[in-house]
Amino acid sequence: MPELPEVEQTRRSLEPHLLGRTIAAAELLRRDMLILPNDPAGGNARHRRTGRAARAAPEHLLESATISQMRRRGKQLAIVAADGRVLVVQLGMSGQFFVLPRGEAPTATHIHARWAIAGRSRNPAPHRILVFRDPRRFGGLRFFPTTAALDAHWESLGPDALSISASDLAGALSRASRPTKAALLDQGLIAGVGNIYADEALFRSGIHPLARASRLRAPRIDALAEAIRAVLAQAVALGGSTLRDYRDGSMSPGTAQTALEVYSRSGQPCTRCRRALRSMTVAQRTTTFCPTCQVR
DNA sequence: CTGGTCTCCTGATCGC
DNA sequence: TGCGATCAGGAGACCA
Repeated sequence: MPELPEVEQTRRSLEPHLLGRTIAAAELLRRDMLILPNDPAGGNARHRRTGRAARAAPEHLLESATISQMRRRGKQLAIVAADGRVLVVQLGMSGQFFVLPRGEAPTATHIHARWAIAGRSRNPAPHRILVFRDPRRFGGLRFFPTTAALDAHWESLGPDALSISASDLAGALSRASRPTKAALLDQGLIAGVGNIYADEALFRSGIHPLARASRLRAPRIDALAEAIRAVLAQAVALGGSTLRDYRDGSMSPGTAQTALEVYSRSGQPCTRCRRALRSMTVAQRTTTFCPTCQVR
C-alpha cells in the first residue's frame, strides 16, 4: 500500500529513534519474511513457503549493529549499519514499520520481526521496540552484507521518482510501448510510483492512462515529470496518504489523501471540468481518470 | 527483451 | 447476524 511518500515519511519519522543507536537484540518471528543473498527462494513467496529459505541468524537482522543511515530508493527502505551490513524493508501492500511508545510491548497481530533498540551509551537499557508487521505478507526483509551489495541490488531500480528529471523520464518511457500508466508502475523504469500517485500524476499532466509511453512527445514528458515530482513532494509534505492502514514510524497517520484529485473518486466530478471521472483496469490495477481532461 | 496474466495473503465492506 | 463475493496502496513468476 505504501508508495514513495509513505516510505519516505516512515524513513524520516524513524530516523530520530534509530540513528546512532545500537540494536541490542533482534528476533525473526516468521522465517520466510527474510531473504538472504543467494537464497534459492529468490524472493518468490511460493518458494519461500516451501521452507527452503536459507537459515536466518540474528546477525542478518543487524543484531549488535549501530545504525548509521536510513536510506530510501523508490519504495524500498534500507537500514545501513556502521559495519556495512544492510537490511532492506519492503512494505508491500499492508506493511508497517514503526517504534512502539516508550515502555510498551508489541501487541498487534502479524508481527514478523522485532528489534530491541538500545538507549544512548550513558543509559544503554533498552530504549524502544522496533516492529515490522505485514498482515498480507506481500512485503518482506532482505539482508545484504555490504553497502556495495545494496547498491548492486538497487541498480535494478529506475531513478527515484521524487527527483526524476524530464530527460531521465524520457529515457525510461522510450523503452516502453505499454500504456503510460503501466510504465509508471514498473519499478525498473521509475522507482516509487504506485497506483495512487500514478493516477494523480497522469491527471495533473493531462495524459490519458492508455497513451503509449514511447509515443509521448517531449513537452508532455516534461509535464509528466513535473507532475510526478509535485504530486510526490506534496504527499511527502502531508505525511503520506492514510487510506486505511498506513501509519508512519511513530504510528501517526498522514493527511495526503485529502489532496487526491482522482484516486478512488470514480463517478465524482473532475476538479477541473466537473464532468464525471471514470475508471477502468490498466495493468491489473483500478485506474481513475478524466476522459475530458486527459488525452491520448 | 517485452508485455500480459496469474498468484501470493488477510481483512474490510457490501449485497443478500 | 451471517455469509459469500469483491476489492485493496505491490511485485515476482511464468508464458507467449
